[in-house]
Amino acid sequence: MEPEKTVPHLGKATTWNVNSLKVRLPQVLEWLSREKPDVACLQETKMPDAQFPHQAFRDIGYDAVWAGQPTYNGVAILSRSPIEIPQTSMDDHPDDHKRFLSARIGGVRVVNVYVPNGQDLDSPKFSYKLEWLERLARYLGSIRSGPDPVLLMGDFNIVPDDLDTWDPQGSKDQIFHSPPERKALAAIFGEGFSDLYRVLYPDRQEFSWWDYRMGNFHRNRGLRIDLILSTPTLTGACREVVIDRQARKHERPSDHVPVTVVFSA
DNA sequence: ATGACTTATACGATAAGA
Repeated sequence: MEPEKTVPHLGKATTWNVNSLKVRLPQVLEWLSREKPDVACLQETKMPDAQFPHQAFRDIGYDAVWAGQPTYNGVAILSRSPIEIPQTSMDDHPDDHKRFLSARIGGVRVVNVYVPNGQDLDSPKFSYKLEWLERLARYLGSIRSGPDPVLLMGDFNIVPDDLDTWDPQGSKDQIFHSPPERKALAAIFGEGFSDLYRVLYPDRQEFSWWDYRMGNFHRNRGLRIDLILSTPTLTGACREVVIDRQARKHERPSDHVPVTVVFSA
């Protein structure tokens, strides 16, 4: 008789680029206490590891793993249930930028990414972005054959489709919208991952980021770049994806809002 | 309009974000 398979389960998982965890900590604590996701992936913590506020998260029922650095980047995974087998790198190449963190939680391989911005198509940072995405696709291909379903979430800094930008004409072939970036995202879809928001809502337009300048939030001039992807088992169990626009109305908000997926029991 | 806002670093101005 075969051993009974552990049923993977995550009820609710959130991704949020907080744009400085130091500044945003009170908002993050308040949001987590209210919404109670089982897992939360944070990006742009912008703090060295020694300053990570582990105890503040413990106090509200979350354990954490983190990979930070001063000033830039930085990622963390928070969880209400035990965090197993954390990985701070997607391959053997050392990475100066802390943009990747993964852990096994509830029988699911959770992957948190802060994809490089890229700046402009002719910038060296753009080449770095594409190379980083190629490495990510290879990593995803390698874990896809493993036993655990994969939940991939984070700030992708790519607009998947024209429906996901406020200005499809003006942004054509520009950074975040360019064919090479969309091709890199397509390679991840090619590894069996689905964009859960788009699977559930094929025609809906909501944004997860708005520029601080020009009253862009008030005018709803934004982008959907904070994505939740998963392999087929989890995709089939996905019931709802919520982009919490309200969080952008807070005093001193992040320019990104939390995006949450709810899975069926 | 190479802007506009916010952050870190450091205490003024610059780099970076998206």
